[in-house]
Amino acid sequence: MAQIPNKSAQQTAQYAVPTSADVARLAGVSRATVSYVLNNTSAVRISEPTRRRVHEAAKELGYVPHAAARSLRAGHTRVVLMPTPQIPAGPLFSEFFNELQWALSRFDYTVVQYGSLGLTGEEAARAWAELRPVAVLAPGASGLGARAVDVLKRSGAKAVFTLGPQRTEGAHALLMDQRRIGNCAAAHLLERGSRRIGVVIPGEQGLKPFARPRAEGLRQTVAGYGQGATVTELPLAYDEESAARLAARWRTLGIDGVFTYNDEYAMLLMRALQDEGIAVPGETAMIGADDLVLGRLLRPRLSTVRIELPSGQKLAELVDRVVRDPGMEPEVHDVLGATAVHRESS
Amino acid sequence: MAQIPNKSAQQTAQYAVPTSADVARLAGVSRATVSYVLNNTSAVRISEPTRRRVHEAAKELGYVPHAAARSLRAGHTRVVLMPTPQIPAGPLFSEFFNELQWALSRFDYTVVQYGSLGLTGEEAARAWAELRPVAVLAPGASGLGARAVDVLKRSGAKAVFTLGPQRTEGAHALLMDQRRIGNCAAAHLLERGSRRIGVVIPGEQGLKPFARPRAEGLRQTVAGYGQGATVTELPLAYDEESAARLAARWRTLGIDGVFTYNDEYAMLLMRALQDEGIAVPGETAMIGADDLVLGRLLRPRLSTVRIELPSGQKLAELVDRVVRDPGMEPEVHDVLGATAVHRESS
DNA sequence: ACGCTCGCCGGGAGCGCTCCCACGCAGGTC
DNA sequence: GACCTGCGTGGGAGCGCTCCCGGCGAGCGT
Repeated sequence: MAQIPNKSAQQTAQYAVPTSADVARLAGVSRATVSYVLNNTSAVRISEPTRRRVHEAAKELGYVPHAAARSLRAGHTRVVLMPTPQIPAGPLFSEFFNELQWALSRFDYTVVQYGSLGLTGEEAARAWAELRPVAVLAPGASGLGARAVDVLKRSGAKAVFTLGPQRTEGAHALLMDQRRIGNCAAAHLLERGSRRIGVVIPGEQGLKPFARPRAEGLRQTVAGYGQGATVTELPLAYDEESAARLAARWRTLGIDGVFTYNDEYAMLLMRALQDEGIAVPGETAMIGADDLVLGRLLRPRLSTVRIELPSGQKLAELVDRVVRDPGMEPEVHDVLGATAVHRESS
Repeated sequence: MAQIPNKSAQQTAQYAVPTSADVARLAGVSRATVSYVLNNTSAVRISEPTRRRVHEAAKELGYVPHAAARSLRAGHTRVVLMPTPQIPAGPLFSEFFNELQWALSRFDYTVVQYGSLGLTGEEAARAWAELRPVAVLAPGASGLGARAVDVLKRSGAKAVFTLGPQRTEGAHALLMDQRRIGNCAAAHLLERGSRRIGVVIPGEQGLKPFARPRAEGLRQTVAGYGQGATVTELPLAYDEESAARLAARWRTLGIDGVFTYNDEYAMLLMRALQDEGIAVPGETAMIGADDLVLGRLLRPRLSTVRIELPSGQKLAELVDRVVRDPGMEPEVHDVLGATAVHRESS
């Protein structure tokens, strides 16, 4: 009697991953029938007993379809690729991202995050393209270039989006115009009487793509105001020593209002100023951004710019629309809302 | 003359993704040769002129290999799958994760993050298994069960790791025993004279898998100490009202030392206590965890438990070893280090 | 000069899956 | 009884890739 090796042998099952052919054999039907049953193909009607046999066989073998084979055959995938941003995401972006992921999964997309690991734009794009994603949502700070977009499109990506401070040619943009935040902070400070306005520029290199436009927006608004209002840039690393050094020369700067990039830098600077005996908001008004809980715990309570990101649902719909109609001209959607929240520090 | 449609037509290239056969045609060689050249196959020697022609053809067409086809043929992938934890990761974990990702990529693995989106353990595992990952690193809070591990192994995963507070049968564990943190905090508070010790239990449901063992560890150490030391659990939501309510009844609790789960909750509670006029550390000593920058900005400066995660390099080596030798008995590695950092709040 | 070796390249099969098409067998009509 | 309709099922091809194997031409020893 011929030896039939390692089929349905529980112990060695890990070495023989079951395929649809195995399921078919066990159920006594053809591979085609297995496919019809497991995919609930409506065009082909399969009798109820057969369905049950197939399902039971699949369960017994622990059959899981092979995504690669399926998408190879189909000629396309339902993968939406999101390169992981290299800056650790704050709670705001995390929540936005989770919502988006959930919404996309409602449209039957599979969201996959994938690190770029310091590759340059085009190399990273090539690595991403190997997965043949149907859509790519690239956080904009990753500096996706027009060439990279082209690589992705030629690999079959139907929709390429950037989400971040700047747009890229050929790609749709969910523009998060960080200048808005600077505008908003400046307007708030000016309105409350500041004229010599400081703006913190974080030392962390990864924050530059956000920090620069926030500062630029602040400049715009201050320049538009006229009446001798000025802007001073204040480089500041995220540590106590750097903050102490800045605070020590604070009075020489003559700054009466400061926008601190975000709430965390605000906390850092506020502590340093207070340690130096500088009154907030008495001598210097202060406003942060992101509306973190910690801002409300400071004394004085921190004024902040609240940032509103769009709903994941709306974005998922947009992505789906572009995937269905890839010929669309790239659109720019301005999705970042900013409102000043006045508390006590300004 | 026969019409040759859309080959090398730049405008329509997005509708005809180039394959290795296209490259071969353009370079005037066979598909096999293209494969040898692009993969630098050492067994087969290809002449330099041929190599150049192939590379040029690939570049001109914008050829990117099809990962699915490749892994289908190979029978395995180099994908390491990491389900995304549902709790937003702090800077500590973010950095650890980036390091791990980088280290794995040095071993030629591709790290992919993939959301489970609220599927139960076994359903999620089935979804993950479709990708045929060679290894899975599951953050432990996701409650991966033994069944789920089995599904993954039967789909060909050579290595399944949990990383988190508890282990799972059949899977290797990078045990991050959160009780250590509680042990450490308790020892610190006891040593500095606290006897009636409070432990904050965060209200956020997602934090439970971390909060419970931290509290339990604290209990252990306090119980071991004897001499009438007691533990009181203090439920606290991450908002000001909740903290104010707790602070209002603080003196009735008679607590002289508190472990706040982490630095953020510490900041929340410290503010509420100070607003209530309760002296820290005079009436109540306080210690947080995670050693965030913000702790150093509080007054008094916050004592904290510094958490040390293992180096990504070591873990990548471990993962690689298990992949190479899948027959290994599941190992449990205790990878979480905790040391108390004394500042001013205790 | 003949045969043998060796370097370089092409043919072809098959990974797991889906879907077009063909086939067989009921039950009904002429 | 021959034919048709239609439902349920199986055969088979091919998605893009890699790698075994076989072939061909050039160089060299005898």
